Amino acid sequence: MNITSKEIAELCGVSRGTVDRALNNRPGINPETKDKIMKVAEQLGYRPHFLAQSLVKGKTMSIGVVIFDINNRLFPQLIHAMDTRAREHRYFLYLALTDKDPETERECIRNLADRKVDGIVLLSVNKGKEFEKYVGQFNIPVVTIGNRVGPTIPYVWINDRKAMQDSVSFLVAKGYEEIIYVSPPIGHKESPKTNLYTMEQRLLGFKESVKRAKGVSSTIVTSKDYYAELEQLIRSSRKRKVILCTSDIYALRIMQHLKQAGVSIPGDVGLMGFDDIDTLEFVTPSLSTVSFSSNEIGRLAIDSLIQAIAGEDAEMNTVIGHRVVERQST
Amino acid sequence: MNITSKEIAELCGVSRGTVDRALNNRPGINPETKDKIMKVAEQLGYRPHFLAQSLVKGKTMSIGVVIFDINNRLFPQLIHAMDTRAREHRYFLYLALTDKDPETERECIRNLADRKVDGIVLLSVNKGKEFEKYVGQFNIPVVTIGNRVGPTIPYVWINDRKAMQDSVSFLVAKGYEEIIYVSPPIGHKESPKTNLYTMEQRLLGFKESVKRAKGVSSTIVTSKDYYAELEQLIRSSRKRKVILCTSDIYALRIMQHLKQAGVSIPGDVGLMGFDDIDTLEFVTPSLSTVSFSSNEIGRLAIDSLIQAIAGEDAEMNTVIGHRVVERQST
DNA sequence: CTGTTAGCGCTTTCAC
DNA sequence: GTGAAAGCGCTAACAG
Repeated sequence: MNITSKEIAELCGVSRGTVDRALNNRPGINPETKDKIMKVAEQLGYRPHFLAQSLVKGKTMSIGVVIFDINNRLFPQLIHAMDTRAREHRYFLYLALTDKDPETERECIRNLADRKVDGIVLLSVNKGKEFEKYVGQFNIPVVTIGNRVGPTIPYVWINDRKAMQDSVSFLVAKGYEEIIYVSPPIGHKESPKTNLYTMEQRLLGFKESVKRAKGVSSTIVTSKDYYAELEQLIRSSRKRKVILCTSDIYALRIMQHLKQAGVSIPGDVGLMGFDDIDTLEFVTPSLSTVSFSSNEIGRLAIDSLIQAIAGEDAEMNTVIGHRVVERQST
Repeated sequence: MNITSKEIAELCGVSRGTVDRALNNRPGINPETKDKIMKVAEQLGYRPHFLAQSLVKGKTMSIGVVIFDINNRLFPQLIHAMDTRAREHRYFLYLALTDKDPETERECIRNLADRKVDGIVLLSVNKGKEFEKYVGQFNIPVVTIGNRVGPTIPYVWINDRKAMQDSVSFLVAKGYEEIIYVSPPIGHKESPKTNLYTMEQRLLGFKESVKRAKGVSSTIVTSKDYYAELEQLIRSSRKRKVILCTSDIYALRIMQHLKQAGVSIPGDVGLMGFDDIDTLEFVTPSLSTVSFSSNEIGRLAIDSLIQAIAGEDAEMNTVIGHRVVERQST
């Protein structure tokens, strides 16, 4: 249906080799011949057949993006950043959303490998040595974001642990005496095999800094049904209290709940989130949180991946900055 | 690097034709031969080379998704729905975000055509006969969502016009006497060539129903800087007023603004949005709006497209339901 | 400078 | 039932 290099060759009375030399301006061709070929190609609207090209070159100029969490508000920005960056390098993105299902995730990775993507950006629910090996078997460069998978796979993200430490420092400096840390279970199908790297790092950071902080007590709430527990905690003592959440989403839910219960924020209790999702623009009181650039993460992930694809060894650990943002809720 | 059907053939002492018959269970092969081939293939972890397959079959099992608006909150759900549905049919999605740039959009469509995607889902900023022709030239099935491009291209969406009429009816029934319709310009690079189909439809619906409604006055605000205009309008008369927005985002911005200005909602003025984005979960007072399922749109868009790919002629006009949702803000 | 040949990995047609 | 050969559209290596 479409015009081929063979047809151009025939029309110009030359061989396909020559046509190829013209089209891909390779050396060793008479300028006049080249001119003529180019003109004919132009006129006929010739476009090289991408698949044929990929097949012979062993490069598809495609990158697979495998992400488990669509609800995460980082998602749009992240995708946007990656897409833009990738296209700047003439790559296209294959998208695969795994809905937090480990099996789907593996399947997607395999399918992308079948499609010979040049590289994969992975935000995974799977973890462990065995999975690391699984990912490795395809001999395709992979870059992870969010959840680390293993030491052999490049990783781009913030330092969650440090970020949570900074949050605690901030709250302590504000004079809070008790910190209620809210970190509910996340996935639909939680299991010991679920990759919760970022959440673990944040928790780690919290525990460390709370231990160091003199005179600050803390409680960790992990139940799925955290409202009830919170209400009790809030009334339990006279200390100045703050609720610190591992994610803005929880903070917002809690905010709604407390408002309805007539609890004043930050008067009766402080509230702080994490991620600085753009929804925050619309809530009152405005929410203190930890901010970082998903744009930057997306861009750097693609950059690292392209580097790896080029055969250069990529940075194993790219850490981008974060900052505690003080707003009305604390 | 990877095992090929040729190698399997050699190992089994048969021809590639026979291997092919076994692998794709085509008829005309001795069960025993087949068994043996399958076992060897299994053992060696044989996976067919997708590109080679695509090249010869002329099908890539890929769908391009070209979307201009990443900020639109429908985006994640829409993408998610399409991705899921596509993968159910063994298709993968190529994603291309165009940032509302008409040139980028065209470029992306062309590139996807080069990559021989089997079909394209399009939410476009371009419009007009010429663009319709541009899209048509590639001989690739296309399904549009949101903005209609032309009568020759299938379209999946809600009936915006009717939805806006329903909104007005709802507000009139609630006793509002003046409706302030807020429909600011949208794109970065607005131009007469920008496709604003949905917005036009909504406006059309508004005008029609306001004309029909006796004793209801209306104002249409389209300036970029709508706050100032609104404040004046709100104080202008004694009538019961409501602000009707073409999108939840505007409604939320206005809500923030009015709150700060000490205007009570719905006491001093009613407020209504459109789209029912999930951010609404977190705002007080809760926002009345028009709701519809982006999931359904995504799923149906993919279904239509796959139908078109299969050569059946797809439904030109798939309309999904909407409903007015009454909440606290009116 | 240009043509020829071989090959990427798979499918398909036609003999045997 | 099975094998041989041709072809998808392109690139690359080697002659001439």
